[in-house]
Formats: sequence, structure tokens, C-alpha cells
Amino acid sequence: MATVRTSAAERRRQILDAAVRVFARQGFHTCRVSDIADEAGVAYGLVYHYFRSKEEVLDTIFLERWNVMVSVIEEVDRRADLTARQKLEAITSFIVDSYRHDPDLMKVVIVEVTRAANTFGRTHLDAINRAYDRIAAIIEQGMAAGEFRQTITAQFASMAFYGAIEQALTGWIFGMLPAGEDAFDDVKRYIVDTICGGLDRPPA
Amino acid sequence: MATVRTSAAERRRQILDAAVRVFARQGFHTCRVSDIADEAGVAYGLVYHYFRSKEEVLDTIFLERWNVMVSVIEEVDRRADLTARQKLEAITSFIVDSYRHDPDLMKVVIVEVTRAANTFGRTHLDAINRAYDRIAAIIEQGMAAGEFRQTITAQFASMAFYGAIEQALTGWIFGMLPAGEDAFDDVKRYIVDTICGGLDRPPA
DNA sequence: CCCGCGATTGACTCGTCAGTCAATCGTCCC
DNA sequence: GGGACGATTGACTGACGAGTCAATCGCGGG
Repeated sequence: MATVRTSAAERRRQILDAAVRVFARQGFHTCRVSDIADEAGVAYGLVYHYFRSKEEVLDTIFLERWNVMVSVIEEVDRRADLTARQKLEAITSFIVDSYRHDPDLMKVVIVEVTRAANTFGRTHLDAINRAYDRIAAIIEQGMAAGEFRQTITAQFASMAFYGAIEQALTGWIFGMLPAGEDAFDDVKRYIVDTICGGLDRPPA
Repeated sequence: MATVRTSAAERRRQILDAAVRVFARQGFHTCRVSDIADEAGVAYGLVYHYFRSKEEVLDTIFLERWNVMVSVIEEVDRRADLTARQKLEAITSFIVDSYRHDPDLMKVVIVEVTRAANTFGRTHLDAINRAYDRIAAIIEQGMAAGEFRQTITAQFASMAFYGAIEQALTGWIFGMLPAGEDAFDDVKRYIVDTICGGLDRPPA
């Protein structure tokens, strides 16, 4: 028939999108599966038709987004026309814009998975490390090219860099950092400027 | 009598210490109150004699430690003989040593409260912000004294700094960062060097 | 030696949900 | 138009675990 009301793929998406909103609002642990079903305007049991468990819903949401992020990092890394610093700028920009575009989704990814390494993060440690490793590779290139100092480990620098981004998003999520459209671009600059330039005033 | 086996205060402590071990091992959400009682070698109900709820146990553990940390930061801030950078060094050193001395306790503070801002962190946002604000004040002094650049907000710099520390501890907790006795002092240097010095190689 | 009271015990209650499942619906194909 | 099969429904079950409470213990004072 020409007008299939909602295909299986659309239904699944509808449930995932509803879950993002519910997880963002109530948190994974404190929401019920029935909340997701209600938010999606769907019967309780249907969630289990599309997903094996509540946890699989979260896993799906996380991996979908995280894989995009890792792909972007890899893509940026491949560009030969950029300096290491410009690569870090591009990554920062992408992640901050991801938050700007869909705060709920990024909130779930960060708060419920990435920062909750004790519970779910543990399952996804490998995926998370893949991002760290890629960033570390970029920093290593920067060091090899004489662009960055070599007084610290690339691995540590990578954590500090990603940590600064995550910290900024967390700051927005919990209202510790001023929001507003300008803030996004300001913070992009702050992040790269802090990590690359440092706080110290260069000797005059 | 001269030899009271265990005073009320000691019992309470005993339960708190057991809870730290259990929370560190299993996580707050996935452990049962009976696990804490078992670990403490005490009957289930006794936990409720000393604490109103499972959550109050976690709150107590967190606040006890966090307040010490904030005090230390304030104390460091008051020292007129230190540069801003030296103050940041002292704070870093204290926090890293806290982890070295009692990893379980710091794991609980960070993983179950600080990084879990959605659940418990929310309750403690004020306490957490008190630390950020104090650090920001130190950085502001550094800026005013011409020691630090003023291209970024003190508030953001504070988050980046504390974020780097938290990221390092998280790295140890989940085995993403090499451990070992040397690593502690190395990472102390990395943290301050990254945040103050930045990655960029200064122009020759 | 006995009484009183806080410390201690652990079986029990009670609410909550994740996940199941048998029944119904609706569409598409023959 | 009928039947087959996947989509959809929501009442139900079973497990689990936080918090309660009445009973017991044991120290310290009288």
C-alpha cells in the first residue's frame, strides 16, 4: 500500500527519540519503561518488541551517537591540510555543535553513559577509549611536527582535552556555565585556547 | 566500664568505612543495604539505627570528604606567599594524594556523586560549586597580578583545571591511565603543566 | 543482683518495575 | 473475502530490595 502509517524503522526511531527525552528529563535509573512508552505514545509491550531491555535502548542511543563522533574524529585526523591545533578546533566545534543541535541527546550520552562509567560506561569503555586514542594520535603528530611541547604524555593531553569539552557541556547541562547562543562559540575558543595556549602569560 | 567494645561513634565509622568499600566495588545503585551491613559485620537493621536511608550514607561519605577538600582549597588560597600557579600545584597535589591514600573513597566521591550529577550530584551542586568558585578566585588573582592571560573566563579556567584533575583520577579508576607510584607525581606535573603551560610550543 | 535503656538483631512488609504473554488488530497477498 | 503474519496492546507475574518493627541483648547504675 502507498501510505504505510509508520514503518518498523520509524516506530523504532520514535521510541528511541522518546527515550532520549525521558532519559534526559528523569535519568535512566529513575525512569520507568512505561514512561518511555507513554512519551512515545505507544503501548508498554511495544518497547520490548523493538528492544530486548531498557538497557538496550540506552546502549543503542549511546552507540549511534558515539560512533558518529568517532567517525568525525577519524575524518578530521585524515585531513593533511590542517595543523594539529586546527584539528582539535574542528573536533571541539563538532562536539559543541552536537550539543547545540540536540542538548537532550548529548546530555544522555554524557551524563548517563560517559560520566557514569561505573554502570554503563564500563560496557562502553572500549568505544570511549577509541575516541581518546584517536585524539592522542593527533596530539602525537603535533608533537612530532614540533607544533606541541613534549613535556607531557599525548595520552594525558588527550584526556585533558576531551575532559575540558565534557566539563563545558556538563557545565551547561547543570547550569554552572552561562548559556546563550554566543556562549557556544566563546567556549569553543576557551577550550582550545586553554589546552593549547595555557593560562600562563607568555614572558613579554 | 573501662573497655567499651565499640562506642556509637566507632560503630558509625565502621559502617561508613564498609559502605565506602561496597560503593567502590559495586556502585551505589547496584549494591544492597544488606551488602553494607555484611561488609561491616553488622545486622541489617543497625544501618538504619545510624542512618535514615541508604542515600544518607552516601551523602555523609561525600560531604565529609568534600568539606575537607574545600577547606584545603580555602587554606591554600589564603597563603600570600604563593603565586597562583603554586596554589594550583598545591591543590592538585592534595587531591591526587587523597586518591593515592584512599582510592576507594575518592572513587565513590567522584564516580557516585561528582560525576553523577544527574542523581546525587544535583543535591550537592552547591557544595561542588563552592570548590569551583574558590578555584576561580585563585585564577582571577593570577590574572589580576599579570601572571595569567585574560583571554578566557576565570570560571571556565576553573572548570578546565578541576576537570583535568577529575579526568586523571577517572583514568586511574577505570584503568585508562598507567598506575604505579611514579604515576602520581608525573600526573601532578602534567595537570599543572597542561593547564598553565598549554600544549603549544612557545615560539623559539 | 536487678532494672532500664540504648544497641543490636533479622524476619517481614510493601511498593515498585522489568519483562512476559496471550489476545487483538490491521494490512497485504492470494 | 479470508487467512496469515507481524505489529500492537496492556494486564499480569515474579523478583527484588528498601525500610520497619517487635523482640532480644548487655552494659552501667543503683
